[in-house]
Amino acid sequence: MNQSEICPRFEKAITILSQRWTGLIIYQLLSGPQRNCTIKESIGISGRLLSERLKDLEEEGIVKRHVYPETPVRIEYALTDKGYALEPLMKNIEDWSQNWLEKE
Amino acid sequence: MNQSEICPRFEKAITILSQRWTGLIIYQLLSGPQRNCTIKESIGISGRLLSERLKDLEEEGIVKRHVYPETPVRIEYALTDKGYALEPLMKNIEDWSQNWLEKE
DNA sequence: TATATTTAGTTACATAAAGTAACTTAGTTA
DNA sequence: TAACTAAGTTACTTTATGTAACTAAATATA
Repeated sequence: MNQSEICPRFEKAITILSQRWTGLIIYQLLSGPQRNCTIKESIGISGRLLSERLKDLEEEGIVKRHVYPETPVRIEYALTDKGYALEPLMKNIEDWSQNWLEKE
Repeated sequence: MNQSEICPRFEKAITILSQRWTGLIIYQLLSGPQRNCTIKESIGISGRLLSERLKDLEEEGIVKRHVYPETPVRIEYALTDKGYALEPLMKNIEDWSQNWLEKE
């Protein structure tokens, strides 16, 4: 086990991004702040995992949780600057998929 | 379950790329064709999963397996054009990680 | 000839992560 | 009071990953 010459920051980025659902959650939030239930419906993730991922992403500083004490209370998740900085990356994946993946 | 308005090609790309290890394997192969054992040592993946991932990536047309009938036989894995087309994305991840992740 | 080596890959089993569904909490409406 | 909704959590099943031992083929060594 020679163990990677690979840059630890790159490795960490890959670890975050290659966790199931995080990519889709971030992609979804690129279109603006959204509630738990909206994200859930749009990407088809379970409530359990969505809560887990949002908590992780919040800890990484990629997502921010906002509580609006209305009635009923509204909780929204939004990308931070760090999160929005992933937009070009998402655009890249989009482009690659258009160019190299089959229509169906 | 409203189930995604998300483009199926984008979703497929995310599925491929967010599988554990695939990002690191592709990144590693960007520096040129490599043997199974080289990849294994450089990213610290187990033999079982590396074989599985390389087989999947070959099926996706991202990686090509080359057998050189020397003595002993040499087997190398290389990115296809489709695979090399992921280079900008990897560069993007690298940039993001440099800009937004802590040094340690 | 028998033994050990190397590389690629597989098999078998233990552990960790993800999927599913029911439940809790808090506040709202019928 | 009863039913509803949104955000989370808990308990349990299924799938993916990690680990280590094993096979196969060809080579080198004793």
